Amino acid sequence: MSSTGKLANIVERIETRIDTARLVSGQRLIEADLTREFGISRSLLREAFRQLAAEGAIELVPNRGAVVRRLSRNEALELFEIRTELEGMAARRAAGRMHEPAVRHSFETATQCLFSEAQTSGAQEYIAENEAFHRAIFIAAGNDTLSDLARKMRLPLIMSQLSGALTAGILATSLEEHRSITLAILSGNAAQAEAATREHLVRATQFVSGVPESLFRSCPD
Amino acid sequence: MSSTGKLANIVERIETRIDTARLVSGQRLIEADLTREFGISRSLLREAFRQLAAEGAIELVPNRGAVVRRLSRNEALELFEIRTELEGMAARRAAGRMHEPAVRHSFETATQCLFSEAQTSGAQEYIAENEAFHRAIFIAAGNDTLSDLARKMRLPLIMSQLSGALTAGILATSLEEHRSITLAILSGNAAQAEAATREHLVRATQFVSGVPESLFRSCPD
DNA sequence: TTGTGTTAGATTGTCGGACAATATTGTGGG
DNA sequence: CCCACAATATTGTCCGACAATCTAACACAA
Repeated sequence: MSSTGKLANIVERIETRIDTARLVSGQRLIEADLTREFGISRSLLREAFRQLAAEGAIELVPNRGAVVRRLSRNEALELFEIRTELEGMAARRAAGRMHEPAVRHSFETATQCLFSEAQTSGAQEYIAENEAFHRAIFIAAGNDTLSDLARKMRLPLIMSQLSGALTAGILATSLEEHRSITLAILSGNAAQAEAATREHLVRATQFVSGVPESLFRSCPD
Repeated sequence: MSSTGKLANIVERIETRIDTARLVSGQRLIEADLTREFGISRSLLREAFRQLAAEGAIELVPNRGAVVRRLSRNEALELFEIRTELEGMAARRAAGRMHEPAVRHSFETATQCLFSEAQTSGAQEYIAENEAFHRAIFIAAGNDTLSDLARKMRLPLIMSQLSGALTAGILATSLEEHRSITLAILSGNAAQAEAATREHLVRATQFVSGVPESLFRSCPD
């Protein structure tokens, strides 16, 4: 657990609501409501808002307060292009660390559900598993700063925003790619792991290109 | 100019002081001093602190307030490894955009001082020029999200923290590498631009490895 | 002298209320 | 139905308060 302070707690709670789509993209966060609900002061909530905004979870519009972040198509594409690099790097490094038992073990544990019988049912469940999978790669890469950076890219947020365009076929393809990546990493083949990961991300980028305009925010003000 | 609010202004002013080493790594920021100096309330200052912390400029230690961020060696190395990827990507993309007149022109303008007679004198001046150069690459890459990310890596901050280990030789080598990168980008040779940039970053990483322990923070708490 | 416990002061964490500025909503007239 | 305008809701910023915690000075014993 990071900071044990009250504020960190609030930040986490709001973050969780966003990542689990209990708060959806574009939704407005009214100070009065949240202070009442959490039983905290406006000062504290506003500090939490600042932090959440700097971390990319919400957006602060002058004189209009906080809204759950909603990406434009261009922002989403930029984000996925960056992820392609960072996650390629992470997969490469992760593969190179699979000979360390502790690293290997925790990666195996985190990915074993990919090979279980249980089918992923809904979009919401997929989003959570997807996030867990990608996080596992970053953790296995052993660069904490990188993990932090990846977290700030808000994968669950954007997937939730685009969830209306997720089809069963896409989920199946994604799952298959996750398996390939996992096998490449576990085999210790860094080049293959990086290549598979980049392919996966390129496909995700193409997916974003095809999502109907209505799911995005119009102007990136 | 981004947000026109009062808070954004305060954030910028503190940021500038850090980037120009008027506030140095590890230095403590006392709320009472800054509220008096800026003529603002504690609420506002504390919101600014939150944002600066989330952006990596300062660190908030529970019950001890804000200090200008001071990296451990490991954090610095992690940061440079990430930069190697992101800046390689940026250089590649920048090279691919040099045929667009506007992009080319602004990149040429930003880099022309690299080829002027004027020698960089002190470390402080080098740090500023170094930041400007690297930012120019990210801007030329045409991915705003990426530029933002790069900014949050706080190059001036870390260079300032390590400035005690900068020698004339290092500055000269760096300048030479900057020139090579610039030429590769201007030539539109993406592969070469990326390679040269990665080499430059790898050398920077090696530099970090050799810096005496005293310039780093001990435990990354 | 040096180490140590204590106490006073400095600083932060959080709260509550206040008020102007701005945004949103509701209402009546055209 | 659309527009102007008043009423309300919400945010931006300030102030002062208080307990919790940290820091520094100081006295005292070894």
